Amino acid sequence: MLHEEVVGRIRAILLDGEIPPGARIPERELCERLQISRTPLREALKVLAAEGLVQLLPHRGSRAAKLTDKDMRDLFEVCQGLEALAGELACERIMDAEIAAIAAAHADMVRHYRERDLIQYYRGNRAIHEGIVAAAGNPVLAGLYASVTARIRRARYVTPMTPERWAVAVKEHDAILNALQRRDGVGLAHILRAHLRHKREEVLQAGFAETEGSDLVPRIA
Amino acid sequence: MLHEEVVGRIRAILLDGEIPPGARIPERELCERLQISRTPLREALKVLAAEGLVQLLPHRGSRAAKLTDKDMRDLFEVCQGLEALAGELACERIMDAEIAAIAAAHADMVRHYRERDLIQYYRGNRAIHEGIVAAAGNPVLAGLYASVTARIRRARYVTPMTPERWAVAVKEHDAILNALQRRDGVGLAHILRAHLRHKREEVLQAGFAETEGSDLVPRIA
DNA sequence: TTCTACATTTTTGAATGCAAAATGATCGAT
DNA sequence: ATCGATCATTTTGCATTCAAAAATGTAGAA
Repeated sequence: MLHEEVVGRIRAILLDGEIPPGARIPERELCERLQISRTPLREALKVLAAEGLVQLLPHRGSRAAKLTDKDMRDLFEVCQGLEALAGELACERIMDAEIAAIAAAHADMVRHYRERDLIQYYRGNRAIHEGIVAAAGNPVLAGLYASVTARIRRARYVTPMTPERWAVAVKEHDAILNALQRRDGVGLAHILRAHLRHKREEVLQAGFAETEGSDLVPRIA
Repeated sequence: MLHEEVVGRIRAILLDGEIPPGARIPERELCERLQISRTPLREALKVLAAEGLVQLLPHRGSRAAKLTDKDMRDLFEVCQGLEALAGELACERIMDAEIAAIAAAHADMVRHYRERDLIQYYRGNRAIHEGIVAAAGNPVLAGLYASVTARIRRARYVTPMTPERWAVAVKEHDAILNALQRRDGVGLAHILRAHLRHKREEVLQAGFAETEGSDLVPRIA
């Protein structure tokens, strides 16, 4: 198994929440599961630590990173900036075919919204945002975006939505597609920022905070 | 020696250009120099590869990353976005003391400009930009900024400047400080973007391209 | 009983050793 | 002489091993 594959598989395990935030990462177990020895596993963990998905404690092993409210706010803030930038660049560079693809994803997403299928809705949602980033034609940007969204993914695509909020989100997406089709970079950037700001409020209000200190504050009987 | 220290030292070696872009990274030599074995060295190289400073070729070792013109353009583009975001956030959050510190760095920089001391000028320049990013109060943003600037640092702080261009840059910095003092986030974002756009043109025009293919295209006698 | 000091076990972090792959060197053929 | 093939050497990637640090468990004293 190639190095990048090891990193990818552990990343998937973390993103799936199979190892919950704050939990110790069982080296031995992962070694058996991936059929590799500790050396390549530890290399992967160091890389994931650099990405912010894993927290290394010297002589105390590694844990799945736990995000505080502040972390989440910071990540959303940066994500807003990156998406806004991507939107502006995409409007300058996007090809008609790419717009068509995003429009298709949008239609899909709206259909899933009508069917109230949250999982599929989120899938389409993600395809749109990633499509815009891809259309920006900037691999560096795409890389940072991937790294930031990976860290907030659980929050972003797991938070439940009120019917009102969901309707607003769909409306915002209409505006996003519209701005993209008009290649209105500045407008798109603004809409994306607002869209993510709303999402952030939602997530934080839902009290996603992974810092319940459950293993720090002893439970009182 | 701690893991992070190893990463830091190798990063420094790369940023200093001691191992030039495209050159093979001599594992054995670095091991002796840092007095460590291959295991921690290789862990560090994988981390630096994730950061984009090192290029790993499976079964062919690692090389110091070589930036194409496109890479450089992409990096500057993202850097613009990050600094603009930092500027906006900084204007919302910066404390008077921080503004004072940046104003001091600005004064320093202007003095070095008058003395035509490019090295010291760049140092002050960097302090200002980093000060703004720090004032944004977003560690995630600061981290990405550090990673992106590390990759373009050699270009950014090595390119020679024409007297005209230098004067313009200083003027732009006056505007930057002014916007910051007025806490004009939108204005600051615009100035920073323009400032970096100019810098990028400069760097690219200087033909910084690290892709001269000097080891690919044989020299014809 | 509870707290502390000590011994044991486990786990971490790093060095070494080994197999596979790539590089290059030598030799033969054209 | 040049090109290609085969073999030796080097280098890479990983498994294993070893030492040190931390966690755990136990026994003894207050």
